[in-house]
Amino acid sequence: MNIGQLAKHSGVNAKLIRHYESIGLIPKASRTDSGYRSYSDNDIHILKFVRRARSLGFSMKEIKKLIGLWRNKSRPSRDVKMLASDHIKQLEQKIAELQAMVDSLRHLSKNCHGDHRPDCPILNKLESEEEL
Amino acid sequence: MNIGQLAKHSGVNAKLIRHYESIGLIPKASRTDSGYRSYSDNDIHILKFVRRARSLGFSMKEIKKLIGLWRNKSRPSRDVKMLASDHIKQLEQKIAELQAMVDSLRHLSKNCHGDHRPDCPILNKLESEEEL
DNA sequence: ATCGACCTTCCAACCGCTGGAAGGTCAAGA
DNA sequence: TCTTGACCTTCCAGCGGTTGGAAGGTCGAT
Repeated sequence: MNIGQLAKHSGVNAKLIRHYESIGLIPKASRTDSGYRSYSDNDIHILKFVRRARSLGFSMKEIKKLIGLWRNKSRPSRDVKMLASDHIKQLEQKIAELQAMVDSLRHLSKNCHGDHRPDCPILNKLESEEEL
Repeated sequence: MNIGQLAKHSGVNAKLIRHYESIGLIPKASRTDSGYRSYSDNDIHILKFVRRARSLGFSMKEIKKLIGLWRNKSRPSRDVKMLASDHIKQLEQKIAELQAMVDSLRHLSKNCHGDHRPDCPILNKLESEEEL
């Protein structure tokens, strides 16, 4: 299977597959005589795994670890669970930061008339000496 | 005032101030005979504005617009409010994405024993043919 | 004169892609 | 057989928003 076929079947862009190979996320593909990358059905499996892990927000570094755990059939499930719960913490941290921004902005926005008049508490606050 | 002083007073790194200048976010500083950048108190004001806007998650592009609105004393507050509410929408969109990841992961994690045994629903799910 | 703290520019890396350019390969149709 | 067009290859650059370092100039105090 060529890289285009793999892309279709895995749902991962051909360009991205090459990129994943270049950063060592997936093993180097074997080549045909003319230099084309050659893949098997198992590679579809691996790329789908990567795609799902990405869609859960795991970083490349974390996915490398996940693939390692996946390949090691005798890993303790504890290792996977800890990786996952670390990741959940990171996500929740990020959510909290974004939520704080939303809350501040909503507060500022609420008091802004939003009409033709120039007075605007949002800019006033950004301009003020107080911290947010 | 040199760039280091400005950095101290504004809370924005000297390196970052140069960067902001290079991308046109802030105006080019005047120079001393020896080529050092020279600033006034007003520049502290501008950089604090930028810092506060960044802390609310506005992008560089949005901040450029905000500075434009800020400088134009007769802008309608509507323009500012719309920029802010667009931004709030983007933030909430992002929060929803992250929250969906957390929810999925919590669900998977809940069923994972997290002990010495290798069986792990998290990896099973990433490996499976179903979508998340 | 020398030292250290400042300043300058330029170049590179982080992350996770995405795009383009320039060129080689392959299979199908005229 | 020749040409077309769809594929493949590598390399290089850019997005956003910093951060770091190297190599060199300048300033003020000792």
